[in-house]
Amino acid sequence: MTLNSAITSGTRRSGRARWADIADALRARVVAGEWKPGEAIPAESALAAHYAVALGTMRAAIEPLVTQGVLERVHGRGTFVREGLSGHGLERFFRWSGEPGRMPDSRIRSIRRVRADAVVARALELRAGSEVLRIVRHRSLEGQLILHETLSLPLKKFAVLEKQGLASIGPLLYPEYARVAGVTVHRAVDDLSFASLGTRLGVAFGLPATHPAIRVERRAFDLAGDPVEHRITWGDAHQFHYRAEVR
Amino acid sequence: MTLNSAITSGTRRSGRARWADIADALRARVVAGEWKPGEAIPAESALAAHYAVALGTMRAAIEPLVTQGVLERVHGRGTFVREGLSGHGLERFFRWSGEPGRMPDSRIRSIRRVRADAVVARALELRAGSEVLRIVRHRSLEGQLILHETLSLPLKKFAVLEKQGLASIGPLLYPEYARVAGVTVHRAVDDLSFASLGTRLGVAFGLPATHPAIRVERRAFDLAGDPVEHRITWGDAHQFHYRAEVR
DNA sequence: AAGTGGTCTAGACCACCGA
DNA sequence: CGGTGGTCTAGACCACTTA
Repeated sequence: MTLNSAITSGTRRSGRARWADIADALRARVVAGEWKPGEAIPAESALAAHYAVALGTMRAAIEPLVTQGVLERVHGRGTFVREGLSGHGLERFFRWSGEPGRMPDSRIRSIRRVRADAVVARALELRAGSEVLRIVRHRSLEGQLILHETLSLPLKKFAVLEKQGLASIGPLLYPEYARVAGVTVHRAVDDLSFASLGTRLGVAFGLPATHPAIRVERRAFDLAGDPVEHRITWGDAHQFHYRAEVR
Repeated sequence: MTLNSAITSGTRRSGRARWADIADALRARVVAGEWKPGEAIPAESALAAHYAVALGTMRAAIEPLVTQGVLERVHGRGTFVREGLSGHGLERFFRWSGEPGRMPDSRIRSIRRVRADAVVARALELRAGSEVLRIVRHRSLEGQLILHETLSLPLKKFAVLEKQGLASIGPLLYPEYARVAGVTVHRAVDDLSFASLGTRLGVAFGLPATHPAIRVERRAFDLAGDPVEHRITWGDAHQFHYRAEVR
């Protein structure tokens, strides 16, 4: 071994890069709640000293977490734990006749406790028959139903929501999850498909049962990667629009 | 100014970071065709010497081009200009009854020269009435039409394709563009919406004119950012499926 | 063995923010 | 002003690929 190798240069014990190990450690600390969403983590220099690495290595460790949306750098202020999903509501799959900026209003139709069917149990990683909180929600524009949503939430994390009055729940659900239940939604997967509304939903929309519809099935996850929401959203297929960019 | 400042440390004349300027310069050289797709660019050390910066700075300049998909790093071999779009065909929006791995076969129905309508002219940034190459293509599985495609290509870049026989065009178009016309597709934007097939397409699919369909309108761009293809693809809505991930 | 990209260091200065 | 992230340097060693 050369004279300087252990002093000046990186010496990797394992096959893993040091920055990758530190990135994992940081992620774990965020997941463990050591720093809450919205809070700043220690300065890069402090972290570098703590992990006994150079600044550049520390920055390399932070970078993937920024890319993954866990952390957010703000020049001159600090590095912060992100608050959660932003601006990716299911409205983005649909366009309304009016101005694109208009957001539909939200009305909770019911909140009740039900036993999860096989699909929901699988999505939420629960045993079939476990109890979940079932929320039905209508989103409308000028009195016309636009989106029909059926949500299932694991009772374990959302028990407090059941006791909460319906009126006190705001139009944006995820901030509400954070405020009331302390759950941060960090990632979601949407599966889109096509079907007819069917009789039940047809009545709700005031459209024929044969009317074409787009169905969006969403699974949402928290920072730890645990599923925290299953949601099925229906909307008029004629108002469907989505832009996908590929590279 | 401190003694060492101009020697050891970065001195930025403009407000722009040096790595950003070099990134732009590299991109321009790729676009200009100095290194062709599939070829390697000079080694990081050589480029660093050429631009008179440290290795770290040179790597920082290369990074965004890798992220944008212009370049591709291969450890131990070099840094290469990417060949183009890979594995993002429009089939990804649909699922067939059989195994998911099955690719539909491709048949060119017609290639002819037409005048661009307003939509196509706008998409390809041509004057309305300019001539384009119009290709109609069927993609089928077991004799059943699955996707109906109407492509419009700017004649200026694709004139050679017109003289080419229909039989010699392979199932994957983009490699064919590169081989025959020297056009590399680097980025594409897909706009999805819903509509009925209509009489003309209904006949092609062997379905009623009222049958629900998903319509995908694609604009494809080359490395320089110029539009090189406009494509409208139709498929059975019942076979539509798409997964979108949000973070 | 030679050449390439990947990791890491120690230290300097720059740009931005808030008290 | 002091603290934060952002840029940059010069140089060493590590890991992978090819010949």
